[in-house]
Amino acid sequence: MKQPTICPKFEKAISLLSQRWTALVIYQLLLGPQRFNEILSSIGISGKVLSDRLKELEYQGLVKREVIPETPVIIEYSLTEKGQSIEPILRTIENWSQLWVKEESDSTEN
Amino acid sequence: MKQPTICPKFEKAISLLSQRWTALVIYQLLLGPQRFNEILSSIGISGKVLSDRLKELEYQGLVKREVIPETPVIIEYSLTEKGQSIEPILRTIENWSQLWVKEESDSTEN
DNA sequence: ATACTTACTTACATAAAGTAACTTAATTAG
DNA sequence: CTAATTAAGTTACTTTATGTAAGTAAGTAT
Repeated sequence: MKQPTICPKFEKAISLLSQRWTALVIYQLLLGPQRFNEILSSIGISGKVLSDRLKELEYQGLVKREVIPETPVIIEYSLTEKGQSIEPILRTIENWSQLWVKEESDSTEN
Repeated sequence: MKQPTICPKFEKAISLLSQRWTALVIYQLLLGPQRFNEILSSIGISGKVLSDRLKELEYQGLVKREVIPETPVIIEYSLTEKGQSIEPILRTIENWSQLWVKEESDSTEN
């Protein structure tokens, strides 16, 4: 019964990053500020969930939502400093994936 | 319409790691080989999902399930080399969490 | 006036996760 | 010997998360 107990900060980080789509949304925003529909069509997420994720990420301070008063108005999402700070994590995953992930063969062989 | 298209290996890695509990199970196994109930009680996962995750991780080649024929039999889960190779990812997250995650205050203040 | 675009929201359907009880085999307690 | 306990799961059922598709409001284009 002497579990070392997992660090709550680490757990919080994990639960954020292991929500479906969160990492990909951030990854996409690393390419630069983007609008709702751009993110939507760049990854396979649904509008409903993207909307949820962006709100959550904004709430967590990783993403900034900016209303640009051109006509018509443009709504732009971008990473905050905290959001940018996720980059090394994603690069490490990217790296790992190149070394260890086999590409799915989508031929009919089974 | 010229989405650069996300690398399928990276996407596969993300979809593996962003499954709930997967990262924590691996993190726990970094401490050494463990039995089902040890993992179960070290993180807040349910038996059903742990069972699913271990099967998936075994299938993906990250975890090895070993039946040790003592009496009574012991079933031990451990990381393969591929499983171990996830460590840098988790360390990067750990690091990030120390720098950027605020501990939840669980006092009654709101 | 009609149709289209952007940035969403809503209602409903399906999939994933949580809960708790149950199983099987073996072990120990009384 | 019988009852209770442990390990490693599984099963049935509930709740939560995600997906799908249609709808909305404001503005633009034709």
